[in-house]
Amino acid sequence: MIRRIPARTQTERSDATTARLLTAARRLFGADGYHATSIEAVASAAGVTKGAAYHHFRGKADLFRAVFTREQEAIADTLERVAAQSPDAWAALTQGTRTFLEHCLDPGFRRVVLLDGPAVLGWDGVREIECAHTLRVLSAGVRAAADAGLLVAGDLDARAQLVFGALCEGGMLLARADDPARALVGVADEARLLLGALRA
Amino acid sequence: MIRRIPARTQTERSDATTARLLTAARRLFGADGYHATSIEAVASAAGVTKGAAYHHFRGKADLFRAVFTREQEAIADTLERVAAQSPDAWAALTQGTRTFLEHCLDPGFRRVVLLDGPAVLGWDGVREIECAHTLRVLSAGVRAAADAGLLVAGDLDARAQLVFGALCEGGMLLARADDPARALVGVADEARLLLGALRA
DNA sequence: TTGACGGGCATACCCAGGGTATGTAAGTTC
DNA sequence: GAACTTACATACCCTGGGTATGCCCGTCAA
Repeated sequence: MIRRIPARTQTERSDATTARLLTAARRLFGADGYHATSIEAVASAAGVTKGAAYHHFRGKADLFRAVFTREQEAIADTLERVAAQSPDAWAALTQGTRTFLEHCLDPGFRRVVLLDGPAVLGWDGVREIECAHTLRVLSAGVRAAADAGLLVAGDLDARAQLVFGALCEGGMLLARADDPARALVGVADEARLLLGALRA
Repeated sequence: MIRRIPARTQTERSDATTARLLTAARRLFGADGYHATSIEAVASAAGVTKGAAYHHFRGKADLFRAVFTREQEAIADTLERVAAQSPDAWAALTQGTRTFLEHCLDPGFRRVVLLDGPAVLGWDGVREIECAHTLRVLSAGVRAAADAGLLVAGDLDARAQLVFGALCEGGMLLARADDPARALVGVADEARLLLGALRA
């Protein structure tokens, strides 16, 4: 009834199934939200059964955590590349905020990372993962700017966190707009204004 | 088995039951979160059965919405009082942020409003309610400051929203601290710094 | 006062869905 | 190639959201 995934070695089979589950989960969680997505639906979309899902993940929340982590890895990776291409620490910050806001145009990203993430994983759970990815890049950017003497003194970690909160809210905000692409410019302007507060 | 609520008139009975349900729901949602709280547990804590809960509320999400709205009313009320007592528009903003952060020290408030709210009601649902309460007060404060010529030009609504996002994140942040009362000062300082960005 | 009506609530039930126990085929190791 | 492990499928349990129904008691008209 279920088409078996062809693979010679076991690790190949395992990896392939895990990948398919993650892909399906990201699609369904992103489209319908955590609550409205059942494990069985994910498994079915991945071409396997619940048993397979529970073999690779401890439960629904664990599967979600994996999807969430992947999203974090992706955005952090993008941001790091943007920062590397920026001429200076300040440009890295401003361009990074714009890149993050653009990323928020993806409804799946918003749903998984901004809406369901905190409720499912708890704030500490989300923060732990974010600290290793998005927040790490942002903090590094803030610290680099501070080292360059561009920022006023203060609690840099708290500062990065507050800015991050503002950005997430901005991401949700522009998604609601009739013309998100145009709203992005306005929100990015306001965000840049806020960042300007931190300049020495 | 279930103690009946003594009340002569029907509206009295109805109001009393609704109030008890809301109180119990706020306690349980706040302590255990939306998902881990069952309707039956809420009803039981209120001294009634599921039937009563479903008589007064359309479902679990509707009950949660009522709790969420009450929280919004409470905080907006407090903020409005603080603003009224402030000598000028700028003091109202800075003192308001501090009051909001203090409010975030309540775990139930954080859980209901900041963590579960968006996931259960959706961002639009949350925003709709917030626009009528907390965000209304904040926007009014920002607009008052703008009218007084204290702020640089820009999209004031987007600005208020971004600041709000930063504050919510700050509220979660200081709750994690070993000494929240002391962390509050630091976060409030950073928030004030961000607000400073908006001064003309 | 009384009888019909409706609101307030309890009880009993349905069923979707998260989680578990167990069976089985295929890969792995000695 | 036999013992063992891994990667699943199948069958099942049970919590919990939601609904259908019936009873009790205010309410209101005659």
